[in-house]
Amino acid sequence: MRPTINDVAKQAGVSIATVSRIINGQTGYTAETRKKVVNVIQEMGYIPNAIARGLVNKRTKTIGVLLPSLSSRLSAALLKGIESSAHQLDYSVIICDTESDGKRTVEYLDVLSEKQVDGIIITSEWLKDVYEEAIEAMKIPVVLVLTSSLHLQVPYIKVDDYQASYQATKYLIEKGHKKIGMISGTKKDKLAGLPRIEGYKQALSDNRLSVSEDHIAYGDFAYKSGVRCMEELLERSPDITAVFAASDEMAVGALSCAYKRGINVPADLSIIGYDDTQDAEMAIPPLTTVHQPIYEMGEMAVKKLLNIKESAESVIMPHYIIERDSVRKMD
Amino acid sequence: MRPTINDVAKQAGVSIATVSRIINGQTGYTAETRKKVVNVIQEMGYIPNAIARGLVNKRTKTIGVLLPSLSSRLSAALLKGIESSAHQLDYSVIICDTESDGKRTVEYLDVLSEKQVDGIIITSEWLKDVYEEAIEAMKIPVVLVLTSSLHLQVPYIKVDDYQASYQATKYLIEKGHKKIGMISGTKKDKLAGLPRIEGYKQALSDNRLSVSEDHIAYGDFAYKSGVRCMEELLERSPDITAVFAASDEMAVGALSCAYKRGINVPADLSIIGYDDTQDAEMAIPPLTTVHQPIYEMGEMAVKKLLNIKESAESVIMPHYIIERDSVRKMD
DNA sequence: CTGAAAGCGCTTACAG
DNA sequence: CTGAAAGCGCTTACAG
Repeated sequence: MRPTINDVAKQAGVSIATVSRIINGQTGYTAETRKKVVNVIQEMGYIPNAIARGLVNKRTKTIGVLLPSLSSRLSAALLKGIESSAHQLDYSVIICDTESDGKRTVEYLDVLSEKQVDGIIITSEWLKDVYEEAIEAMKIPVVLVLTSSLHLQVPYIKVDDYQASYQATKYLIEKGHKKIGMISGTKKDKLAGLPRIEGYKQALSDNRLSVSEDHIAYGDFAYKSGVRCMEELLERSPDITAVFAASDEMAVGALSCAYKRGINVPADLSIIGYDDTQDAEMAIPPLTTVHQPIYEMGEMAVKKLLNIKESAESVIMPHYIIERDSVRKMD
Repeated sequence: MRPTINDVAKQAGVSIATVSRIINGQTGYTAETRKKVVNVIQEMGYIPNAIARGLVNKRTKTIGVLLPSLSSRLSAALLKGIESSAHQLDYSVIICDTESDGKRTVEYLDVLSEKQVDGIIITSEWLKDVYEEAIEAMKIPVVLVLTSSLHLQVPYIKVDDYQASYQATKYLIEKGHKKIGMISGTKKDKLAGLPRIEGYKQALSDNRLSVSEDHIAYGDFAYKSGVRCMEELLERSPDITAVFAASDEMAVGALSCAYKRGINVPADLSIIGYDDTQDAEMAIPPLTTVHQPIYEMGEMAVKKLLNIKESAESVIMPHYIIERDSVRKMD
């Protein structure tokens, strides 16, 4: 058995109240008793029980994070920002891989609630009505990252997807491209999906380029859907000279598809991605993409959740295009 | 305030003992009282407090995972396997990004200990003596993944790195390559580093090929070090026709370096990786690599940790070479 | 079948 | 400066 506060109190010949004060750095003891107690703690290898503490303090110093997919680099970068910031503030993080599954999401919300987490970060997931109810019922602070909520009064941290997408498309137009395809996320996703499509379309029509559904293929943000979408696009509209992909992973999928077919990027086809994860840096050729400050958003999410410094208001983070080698200027 | 077991007991007109029995599915109550209590629970939206439970049960239903780097695909895949398996068994997982830093590692070990986790999984990190002491002192079940320990009597789950590396090198030899370079992890890593170098050297000398330190470059398993190492190799030994990289990320780095220099893979240079993460699949060209069953190792780690089914013994997992398009047969 | 009570390991007024 | 005691929200013998 691990020693408890009782054991050290007994051993040191003081009360547990005194031990408690000492380990919590409060006042109310002589240097001498402090020394005595600290020694006993060392000797016995006493470690306070955070569970017991949590019960009385009503704070567990842990937060939960809901992610739609643990394995993407987007999630990983976000998670790294969250974990780093949490650790710095002395919080632990419990991860929940929802796999974009409704049932799992609700299960996790319950578990986190039972485990009395001090807050929950929900990432990149379009919130269904069911979750929204569950979230309201929990009465636990929540912040959203890479997503937002229509009904819920909850702070979110994200980029302006519409604007970012508009600019990515405009970038291609300025490079002289006129037939521009888009590899989109799913239409149903009203947050990461729809606005990016709208931004793309608007940029096109603002520049008097024709908007055609034939130029849009619908994926799910993951690699495989990227290669499939590129194939569809090539089939339906072989005349396109550039493609805007709504995620780096899909952009890399497009790259793979092009490579397989002997299409040279950027000579024959230009591709711009979205996210600026490490996938973009590692791609061949290195991918020009829309940078989202993902790691920073993760950090900010926990600060906001724990009310450190920042206000409880939502924030739109800055984005920008980072130029690498996957887009060519047309002559 | 959230309702407690006291509130529902009062409301239902029974004792908290009865409520406890009912929510824990024990016996000792009539169907009628059960119904009454369940109704009250529904009405009040009562959720049991896992912290209070943990205090009395001495089980928190949560495990901790130490990772050297949250952002690699290797960690992500492992984590996904761990999380999936844990969730299935009704456990939560706390993540700890050690960043390969000793101080952080010790901090995390302390925190996990305080939070009374039921077990700890330590991944891909060469264990220093300090940690080993800390681990022994904790008296919490531990299992190692992708690593092992010289002193500690703790089960581990990994591949035979020496063998795998030997076979990867042999594979290149069988394809007709005679000048084979290696991009290694750090020499200091006695587990993921050294054995892979040894396997490579042994395969070479078993096939009467010369072993030269000039043919080895030392990275740190990450992408950037892969490109740097490839550059070094090209400089030192421009005559090599094939490279074995000790991680997929470094292999992709090598690919990038080759691309930048106009060296065609596999026509001019063959590359084989290690891990078989999604990086290998997404690479251009798709990367031939040594497959480690990473996700499965994650799953197995939690089962072993929680003593479900498997024994407490270490296990060497099978590996194999998965052929894609980055290695050419020499004529 | 059911409840009173002790106890899990802490923190925190309160009293001295 | 220090300690006895209550209480956090549960579970679990024990008694009836």
